[in-house]
Amino acid sequence: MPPHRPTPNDTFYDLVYAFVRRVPPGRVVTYGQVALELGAPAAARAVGYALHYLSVSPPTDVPWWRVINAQGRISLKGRGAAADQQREMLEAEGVRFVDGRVDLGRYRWWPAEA
DNA sequence: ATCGTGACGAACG
DNA sequence: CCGTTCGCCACGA
Repeated sequence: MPPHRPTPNDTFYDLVYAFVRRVPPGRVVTYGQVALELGAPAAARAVGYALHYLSVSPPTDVPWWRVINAQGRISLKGRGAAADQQREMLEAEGVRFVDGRVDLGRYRWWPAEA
C-alpha cells in the first residue's frame, strides 16, 4: 500500500475521482465499470486502491460510497465501520439492498445518462 | 527498471 | 452459493 500521496492531480486516481464525482445520488457504479470508462478495462483493482485514500484524507467531495463491486455488494476487505457506513449512506439515498445486494440493473449509472 | 500492495473480477471446483 | 486461484493495474519505494 503506497503510503501517502499528495495528489498530483493528473494521475489515474484523479481521473477516478473526477468520474465518481459525476455519479448522482441514489445511483451506483462498479469498480470495474469505472476502470472501463477511464480506458483501463483491467484496472478495477487500482480504482479500489484510489478510493482507499479518500478515507485517509477526510474532507472529500467524492461520493465514494456510490462505488460497489460487480456483485452488487459492498466490498469489505480491510475496513471496519466504513462498510456498514457505506450501506447506510446508500440506503439513505434510496438504494435498496436485497439480501445484502444491490440490483445493478436498476441502480447502476452510466455517464451516457448525464 | 523492478517489486509489493490491495475498497477488483472472472473463472473454477 | 461459497472459497480459491490467478490475472491485471497504477503508484510509491
